[in-house]
Order: sequence, then C-alpha cells, then structure tokens
Amino acid sequence: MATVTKQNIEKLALGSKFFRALGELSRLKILDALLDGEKNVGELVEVVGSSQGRVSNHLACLKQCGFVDTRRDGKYIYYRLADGQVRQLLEVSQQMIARNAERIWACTRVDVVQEPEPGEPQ
Amino acid sequence: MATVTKQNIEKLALGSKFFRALGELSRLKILDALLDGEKNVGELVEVVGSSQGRVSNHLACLKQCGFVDTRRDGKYIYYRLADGQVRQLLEVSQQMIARNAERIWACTRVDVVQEPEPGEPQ
DNA sequence: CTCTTGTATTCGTTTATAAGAATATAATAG
DNA sequence: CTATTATATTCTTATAAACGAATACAAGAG
Repeated sequence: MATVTKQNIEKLALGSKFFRALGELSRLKILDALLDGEKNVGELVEVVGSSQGRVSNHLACLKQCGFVDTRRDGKYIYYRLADGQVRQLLEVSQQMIARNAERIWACTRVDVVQEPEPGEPQ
Repeated sequence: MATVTKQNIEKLALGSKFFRALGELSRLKILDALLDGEKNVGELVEVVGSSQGRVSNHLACLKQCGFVDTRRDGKYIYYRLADGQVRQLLEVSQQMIARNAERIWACTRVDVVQEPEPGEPQ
C-alpha cells in the first residue's frame, strides 16, 4: 500500500532539507575539500572563493545538518567531515552522477527556462 | 593541496543539480512511493497530492537526473527506481537523516527567516 | 586595557524554482 | 473518424534561499 503516513511525511520533509543542504555548489565545494582532511574557515574561504561571511553561513548549514563537525584551536576553527557515512554518501552519489552526467547536465529540472540559441529568430 | 580544478568544479556543479533534484518534498514522496514497486502517473498523483501537471514535471526531473526509468503499457506510463544505487543512496541518507533529525529540523539553513511567535509584540 | 585577526550573524536585494492554470500530445475505445 | 482518458508541456506568478555588505562577537598579541 503506497499510503503516505504522517510520520513518513515528516521524515521526507527532513529529507528534503537534508538534500537541499547538499544541493548548493559552495557547500559541495566545502565537503569536497574536506574529503582530504580538516580545514579552518580561512582555508575554506580560499577554496570556495566567496566572501568569509557567505562561507560561514554555508558552514553553519552543513554543521546543523550533520555533515561536518568542528573543533577550535586558538582563534582558528577547524571543520571536518562528521563521519564515515558522509563520505559514503558522497561516494555513492559521485558514482551515480558520473553515470548520468550527460542527462543531469541536460536536465532542465522542471520549469527552468532554457536559454534559446542567441540570435534565435523570433 | 586543496586546489579546486576545473574538472572538479564541473563535477561538483553536476552534483548540486543532482542533489537539488532530491531536495524537494514532492519528488522525495515519489521516490519513496517507488521503493515498493513501479507505479503509473495517476497513482503517483494520488501519492503526492498535487496536480497532474505538477507531478509530471517532477517525474521528468527525476527521470532526467537518472533516479527513475519508465515503461509504457498502453496508455499508462509506469515509473520505477532506476537501479539499486538509487535505493542505496536513499537508504544511507535515511540513516543520516534519522541520526541528525533534531538538528536538521532546527536547521535554519543559512538565511531562512524563521517565523516569529505569532502575536509577537511589535 | 587596545588592536588585530578569525569567525559568525543580520539585513535588504536579487535570483532561481515550485506552484497553478491552461493547453498540448498520445493512446485507446466506440 | 470523434470522444475520452492518460500524460506532458508551457506560461505567469509567488516564494524560498543565495548573495553582498555591513556589523558583531571571540581570541590572542602587544
């Protein structure tokens, strides 16, 4: 029976938050960078290439959603992947992404307006 | 070295699309429903509880990104999970979500405006 | 203490995308 | 053929969330 229970809905709602946390380039850059070891905020700002404030927001997001953990060392704060499951999740995803790269690339994702050929006649 | 190569960026950009496809409640409902077998569009419309057109858009998105496949049977089109990796991905995620439920729930995800107590003075 | 460096938070604006409604296409039945 | 049912596409509008800029907080250095 495909009935969607209330419990299920809540679980799925959490899931959508969880995945939206992953569905953002800056945050993926951060996680990717952390795959080879912890880094402090300044280093991550370099990696991501946007402002410190922006990166800090993304880090807060990743931390709240359980993807990363932190430790303070003096005035630096170091971020690292929370655990092995994060790594596993990223790896499984990478495989799927690699296999479907073309289609994902072409995916207009629902209603996204695709830019017409420049100079399209009417 | 945490240098982010161009290749890497592209890979990550694909990843963000991939995860955004998952980061939407209706689409998660669909995938969840498909965990116990294929369903046609009409059935999925029931499950999701929004308009047929809307659901059809979501299905297109899931298909393009490689989460589901289809087969036609007469005038019905049946959707199913694309393969075992989708299942695996959903399962690993569910575990992480369960473990971090509280924090995800509390996650204001960057700048989300949290609704103030109704009747907030001023 | 003050100054500097590292990190976090807040606010207004812009942008991406989900929703609603209408319409188009596909397939079968009669 | 026409009518009906199933599914897909398109357009406009509304909304969520990313951004930039400014500011606040924290921890050491002098």
